[in-house]
Amino acid sequence: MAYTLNNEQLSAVQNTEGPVIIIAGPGSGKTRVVTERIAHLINSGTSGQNILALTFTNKAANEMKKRVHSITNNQDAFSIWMGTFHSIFAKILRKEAIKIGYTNNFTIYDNEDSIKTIRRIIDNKNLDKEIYNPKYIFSKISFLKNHLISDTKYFEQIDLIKNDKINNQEEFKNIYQQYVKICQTSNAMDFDDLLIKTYDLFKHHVETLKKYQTLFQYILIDEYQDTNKVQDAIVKQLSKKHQNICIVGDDSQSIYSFRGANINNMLQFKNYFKTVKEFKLEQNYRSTKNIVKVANILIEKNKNKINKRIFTNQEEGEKIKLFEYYNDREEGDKTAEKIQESIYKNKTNRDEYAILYRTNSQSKAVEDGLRKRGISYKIFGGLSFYQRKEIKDILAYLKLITNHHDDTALLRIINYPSRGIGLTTVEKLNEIANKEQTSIWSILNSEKIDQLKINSSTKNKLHNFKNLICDFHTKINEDLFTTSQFIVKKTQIIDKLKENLNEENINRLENISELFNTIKFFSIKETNNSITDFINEISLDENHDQKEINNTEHVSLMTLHQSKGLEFKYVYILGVENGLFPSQKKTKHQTDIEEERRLFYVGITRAIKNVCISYALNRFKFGTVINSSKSCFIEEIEHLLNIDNITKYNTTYKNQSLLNKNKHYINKQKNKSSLDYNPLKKLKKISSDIYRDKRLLKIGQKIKHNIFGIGEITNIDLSDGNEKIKVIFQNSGEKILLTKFAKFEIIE
DNA sequence: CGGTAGAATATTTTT
DNA sequence: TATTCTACCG
Repeated sequence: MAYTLNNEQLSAVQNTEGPVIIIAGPGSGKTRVVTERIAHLINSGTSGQNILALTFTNKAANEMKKRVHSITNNQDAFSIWMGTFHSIFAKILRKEAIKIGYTNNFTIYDNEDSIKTIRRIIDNKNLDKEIYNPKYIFSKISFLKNHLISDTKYFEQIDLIKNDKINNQEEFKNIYQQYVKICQTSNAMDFDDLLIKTYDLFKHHVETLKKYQTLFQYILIDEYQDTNKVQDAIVKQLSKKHQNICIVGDDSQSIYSFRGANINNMLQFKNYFKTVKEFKLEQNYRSTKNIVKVANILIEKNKNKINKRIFTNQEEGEKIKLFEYYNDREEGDKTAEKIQESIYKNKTNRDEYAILYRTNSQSKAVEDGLRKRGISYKIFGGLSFYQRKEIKDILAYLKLITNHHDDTALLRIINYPSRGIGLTTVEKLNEIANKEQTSIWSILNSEKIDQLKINSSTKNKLHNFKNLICDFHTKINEDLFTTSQFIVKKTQIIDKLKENLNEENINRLENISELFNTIKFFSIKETNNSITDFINEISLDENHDQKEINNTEHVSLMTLHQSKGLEFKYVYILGVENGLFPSQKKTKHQTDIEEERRLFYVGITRAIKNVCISYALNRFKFGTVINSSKSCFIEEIEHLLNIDNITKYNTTYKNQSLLNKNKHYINKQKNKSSLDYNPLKKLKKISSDIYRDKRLLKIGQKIKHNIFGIGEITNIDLSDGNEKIKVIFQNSGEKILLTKFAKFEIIE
């Protein structure tokens, strides 16, 4: 990226006043333009706190802050309001919570929390879960919220209600209303609430809106093609005063309509603001001519788009390759083999390879192949660290002591670890809280509890639970690490897991250790390290694993969605089959097909040097094999691809097909008997600190940490009772680790 | 109330 | 196949 800015890029950087739209094709140096633009503002004397920059991930925001800082050499870069819509608005909402009937320690519900809440409502109403599928109800509510149709508004939508009647879902409106109410009494917001509550706040509190309108002199929003209606509305609220608003995006890369994203926000920007300056970044600095050609031909099939033509001055490069495989296993295996060969032949690093797929579940087959060959890899996404059961359990304690009314947290732990409060009791509590329209905690604290038909021993247990939480609450202002340790000790969560050291529990214990490590880091690193701050950060921090690992060399595995904004030298796109990609559910409507095509476009344009596309003729789904065929998208570009391998492969495959079936079976048996490696447990198995003898540590000792790699101990600190070691890692620099929790092994 | 075994169900994509 | 739910027994 050592090129200087081209004219169009330069104009995009320097035109800071008034509404600006930057249409930035893939690889067009967009990130650089955005960064330079912000740096330019800072250099021209704008104070960081007067700039609002909304990005698509928090990771991108942090990197950008650092870059702006290094360009400007101005500490002000760190005071820019930069982050995702959700995290910035959460920050604002915590400040202004009182105005909208919340307190500033409100809880943020993730999707699992929301669905659990909805399931509870459906249970309470004794509705048929076949008709009222909690997941479906949740996505419907989410859709409505993102389109600014509140529960009260919904009651006025005659056609929607009529529709529910036809579908035998008359109760939906009441579920929606109840869900909103429970979130309120629980002092909790789901992801969508973070947006709509902000919108409502600004709508109903003019003085607050004015405050932020004045504060944000310059507003910049990246990936505007993936904003939804609420986000668009808030942006319009905020930019009204100064109108220094710059939106950046590429309509051809809009891939999030399932969560309400609407390309039209971008397409209609020019109609809303009258004097919009438009810049088109059409030169691609990333990919070869061959890649750009295929991408262009593909996206041309889409009707709804802004006209532009991406071009590149990079080398011609190789043709994109197409492979056909017998089944998904073979696809995974051969892909791993190809990567191994390529690493050897081209002398490249593993981190220059990415394997992309449509659904998370597809990672398994490739993982097997990579593992077999000892190629280290890293799966992005999937089940995030903070979504694991054992982690959520502990976090639920932290949530509950800061916000007693968080019913979801309470229900999660009222009987975990089991303390004799069973389902029947919980149901009774739930029922009365529901009837009184209040939180369960309020019930526990009122005389209502005496009216319940619960025997005295259970009542006593409830009483003890209440006291336990109150006891924890008194520690709320102490150090976060101390508090959480106290909780774990008092509840005996760890002790109980240790009683039965099976593989699963060992894994849980390791994850809990990892959590404590994070907590310790957090309380050392952050100045305001209250429980609320911690919860806030992790609730919106999508991927814990992904940040820490960036120094180890590994092949990246991720969904096509997650690959947005990234680039790799070599990209492998797997499972390009009808029914999978485009997804079965997206083949009906033209707009859906177009979005899937954009997703393919995103995948292809991640590559710098080459892309390999593959599909399999048979694929495992729900444990059974189903036939599949190559995607209709391939047909659109097939004349540009290198298909040499297809015909060659087909002749051998027929003879092998029977053999493969047997092989598959044998492999399966083998895997079962040998120490089974569960991909979900990933890298966590490298060492088990529960058994490690820590007395052997001394300065100069070499250790191997499962995240930071190999390093040498340079200091040992016993001052506060917890042994801390300072380690200089070869690749990750200096780290302070708590021996009690860090996962590493002693080497040599 | 707690634990477990066998049955049912799920695969789009994510802040 | 892998995870979650349900029914039943102690």
